[in-house]
Amino acid sequence: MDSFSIEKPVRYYDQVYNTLREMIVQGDLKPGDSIYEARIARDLNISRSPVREAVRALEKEGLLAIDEKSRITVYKPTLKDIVDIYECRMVLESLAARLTTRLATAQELQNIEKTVIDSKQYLDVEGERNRQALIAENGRFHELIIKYSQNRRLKKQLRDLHSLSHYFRTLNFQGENREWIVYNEHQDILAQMKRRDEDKAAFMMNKHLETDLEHLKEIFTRYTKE
Amino acid sequence: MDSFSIEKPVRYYDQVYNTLREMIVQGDLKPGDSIYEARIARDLNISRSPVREAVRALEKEGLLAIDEKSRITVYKPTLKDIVDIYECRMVLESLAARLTTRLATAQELQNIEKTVIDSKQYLDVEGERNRQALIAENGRFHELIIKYSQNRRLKKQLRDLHSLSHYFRTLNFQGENREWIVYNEHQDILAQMKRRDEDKAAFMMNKHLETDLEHLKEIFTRYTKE
DNA sequence: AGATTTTTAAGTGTCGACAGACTACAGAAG
DNA sequence: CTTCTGTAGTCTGTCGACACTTAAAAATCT
Repeated sequence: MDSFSIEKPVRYYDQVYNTLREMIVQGDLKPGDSIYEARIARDLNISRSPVREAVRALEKEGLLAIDEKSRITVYKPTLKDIVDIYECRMVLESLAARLTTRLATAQELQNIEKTVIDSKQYLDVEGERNRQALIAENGRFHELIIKYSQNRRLKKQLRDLHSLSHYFRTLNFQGENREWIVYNEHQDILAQMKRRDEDKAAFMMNKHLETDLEHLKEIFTRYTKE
Repeated sequence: MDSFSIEKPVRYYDQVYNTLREMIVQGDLKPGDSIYEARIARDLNISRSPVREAVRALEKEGLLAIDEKSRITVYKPTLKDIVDIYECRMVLESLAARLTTRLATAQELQNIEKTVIDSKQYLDVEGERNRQALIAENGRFHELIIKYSQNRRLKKQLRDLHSLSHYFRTLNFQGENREWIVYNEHQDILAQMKRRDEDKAAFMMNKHLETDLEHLKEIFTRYTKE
């Protein structure tokens, strides 16, 4: 009897929200692209009501922008926006590193370590496939640290900030041996967490994101200057 | 010819959003209260569509909670929630203090100073009227610092966090001579900003919010323990 | 009366419709 | 050929309607 479970029908507006969000974060919808709720509703064979609600949520989240004429576009950050976002990320993710250093169990630290170890194997080999895997593994490193911080609000805030800057995460691995730098910094942070030195862990996380930002700035100006 | 200006009609869902938000933050709607979109629509003589959209935005903002049975209630933070929120506020508002110390013009610093000076006059006199004015003035102090930080993302994040903890701002002034403590701390922060010492300014802001939090914790446990 | 079932009222999720705003384009006027 | 104007199509903002769910009230049975 227990094996039966009634599924509540998933609301359309939740599905639309998740779908659109995914499309934006995954890059199927690019920054600046126009969105038409009428069109989306038609494509999905539903009415506009659920779509509108999803759009309102995504706008509040910052992923969609609605101009004064009600035109909807995918959020396209300026360089200043990216700096702003990163400044916030730096302090919040430092906090996450601090809390996790303080609270994480040995097992949890091991889970974090695993992402570092695993990412190592992708470093030596070339190829698009490996690059994607590496990016995913690096993302996981940050995710876990946030997760183990045990601060719900922090998770929410950083989730939003991440999705806002996700577009650039892919760009982040261009140039010199950027992957190695990231790898080393992750290792450093982990080391401090294992030593339970929360001040240092927070500090290194801050620094890590700062170099990230510096690198992004370059990429950005190079990219938009053509 | 220039004196004519066409006003765009304000969208209902914007108005509903603002109205509901204000009602929650001002305390007309208390944490845990139930909300019915149908009822709101009826009261305002509009259809449910704009109300629903406003509700979705407020849910994303965190001011409304929607349970698995679609019942809508005003967000009622637990003690842990408050701690979480304050931990975020501490790092973000420290950042605001830092940026403002770095970037604010002399005039802007003077505007901040004004809130401190003005609040002084409410300290000596008793009475509900003065208490409200004092709370408003103290709020303005924080507002201005955030505003002058010139970081849009930071402003948004803190706006949300403030509204989430607003319910407690009123409680914050109970007990001993709490007002004086706050007043002094504000003065200290301002002093560091005027000296353009951003490290110290950020540090003191952090400390200020920490004592705030400690005090809130007490109040909270006292309040919910009856 | 107390427990159980049935009715009824009220709320949510979704839909299709309609008016008004914008855009793009075709045709008229210079 | 360019510029203005009219018009058709598309999109948004809002509405009222309907099905379904939940919760409360009423009715029924023991």
